[in-house]
Amino acid sequence: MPTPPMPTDSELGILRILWERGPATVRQVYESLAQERDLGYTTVLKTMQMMLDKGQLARDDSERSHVYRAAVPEADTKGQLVEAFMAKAFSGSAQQLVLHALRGGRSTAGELDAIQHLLDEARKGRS
Amino acid sequence: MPTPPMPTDSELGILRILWERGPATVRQVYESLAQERDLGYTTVLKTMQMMLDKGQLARDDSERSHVYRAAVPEADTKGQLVEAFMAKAFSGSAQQLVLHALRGGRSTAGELDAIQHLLDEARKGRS
DNA sequence: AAAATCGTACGATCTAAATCGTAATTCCGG
DNA sequence: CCGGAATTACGATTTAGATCGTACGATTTT
Repeated sequence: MPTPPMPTDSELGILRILWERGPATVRQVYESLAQERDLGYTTVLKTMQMMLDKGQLARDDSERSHVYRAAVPEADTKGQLVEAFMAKAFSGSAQQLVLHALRGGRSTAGELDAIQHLLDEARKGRS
Repeated sequence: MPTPPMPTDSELGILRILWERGPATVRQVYESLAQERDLGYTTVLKTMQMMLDKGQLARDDSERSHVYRAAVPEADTKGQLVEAFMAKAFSGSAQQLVLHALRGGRSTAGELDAIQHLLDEARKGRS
């Protein structure tokens, strides 16, 4: 199977749930999503089935309620997403992206420290 | 006029050009975009006209070739875009976003320094 | 065992986005 | 001044994404 396509927005909503809580049934994903926005059970089911076809999800159907999980490593997908978004909105500049991410001002002190750590790591990686 | 809607992907392509080179005619935008991907002149024209209607662009039509510019401050739009993307893909975590932006490994040393500076600024802003 | 519930499968529809074709208009070179 | 080139305006089409309804089998409940 070749690399699955980039997730669309509603596919991303499903992946986000699966990333957060690990493998889950359609109903579990549905109940998480339904708290955020208004949508039907079969909508989620159908979307997850399509994602299975496309190779974005894998599932265990040994039980009656099939259990789905992301078929691609979370970091890979997130990396691809950032890459594409950075290109689209910031002409590919990581610096610009970070600038506007921090400008939001919603970061806590702890989060800033964590980012500092990431930055140090990135520096090490380069030298 | 209320706040214009978030730009779609192809609208964003047009904004990116206008952000980079300032106010421009349809032809100028078209020629920039056509280098990246294959699309028709009237496609760009139509899109820019719709963006005008929506209040995303403004134009000077005192000359025959109308000159368009972004009607919303670049930083505002970029901030909104990051906010939305961060929510969609990273459950709103700036830290996660930066993590994956740096993981790409395409950042130069100078860029990392610039990001360091941004981080210092963000710290100041908080204290 | 009948009824109600739960799950999957899948076709159908609705909408927004993206794209282009054509007509009408204006400008310019010869 | 006339014919071609450039530009705007706008309707129409195509496609992808998102959503739901219905059918139907499996399981559970009473």
